[in-house]
Amino acid sequence: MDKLGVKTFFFAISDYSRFSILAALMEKDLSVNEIADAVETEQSNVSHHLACLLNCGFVDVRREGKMRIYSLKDEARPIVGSIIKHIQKYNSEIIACDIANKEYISRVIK
Amino acid sequence: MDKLGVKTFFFAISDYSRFSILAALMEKDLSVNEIADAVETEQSNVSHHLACLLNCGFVDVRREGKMRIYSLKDEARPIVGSIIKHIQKYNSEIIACDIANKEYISRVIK
DNA sequence: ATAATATATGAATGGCTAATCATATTTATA
DNA sequence: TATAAATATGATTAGCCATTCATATATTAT
Repeated sequence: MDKLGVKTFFFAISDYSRFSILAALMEKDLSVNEIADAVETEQSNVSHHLACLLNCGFVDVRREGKMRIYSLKDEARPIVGSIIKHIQKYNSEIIACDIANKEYISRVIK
Repeated sequence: MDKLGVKTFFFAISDYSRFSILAALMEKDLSVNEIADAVETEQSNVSHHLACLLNCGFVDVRREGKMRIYSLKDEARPIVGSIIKHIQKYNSEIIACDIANKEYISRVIK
């Protein structure tokens, strides 16, 4: 397994904001501000994330008037789809992980 | 989409060491020290990761003599498998992301 | 050409957490 | 039961990076 590939893949997709952007783009193409609304964060932050997702080959851009419209790449669709499907299916099991939610935190925070 | 579910899922699976552990367990069940060898990190670190993966429902344990043998849960198999498959297939595109590899770093580090 | 809208970029910071070191616990064997 | 082997747990630290604020650039309309 290629370490750089694995790390880069997860770097790009595993941030909640970035994954939410991809999930939002599963539905339809969106402008930056539409994404900011959908994901409930600042425009500036969305732009930073989009630059990453663009570089990582997850999305495409086109211009429409004064807006830049982002779309999910076809190759990214199955990944995002399958992950969403899995999380929906195993949500309760996943949530039951108290390390990610409490233990680790409390171990660190004390 | 459930925010906690998404975050927890990625928290658990997106760390390189933890994902490597899951990948190693795709092949065969392993003891803690065998995992440490396979993943090339310290035993203590592996134990920390295993505690997380166990809590998150990715792996099971059983005792054999003085060793604890970890195995990949059946439900986790398709996820790990599909992600490995994807990374192998799109490795070059993913690696081409210069944000994850250089730009972001240089932006931050200056 | 100027103003307004949309988006991108730069710099700084604080929180999160993987790795490490040290130590405790558990099990097996002599 | 004392020792060794295997694993787990605790505490600390240093680095990564998402977010924020401030500002720059680009496009359209007046």
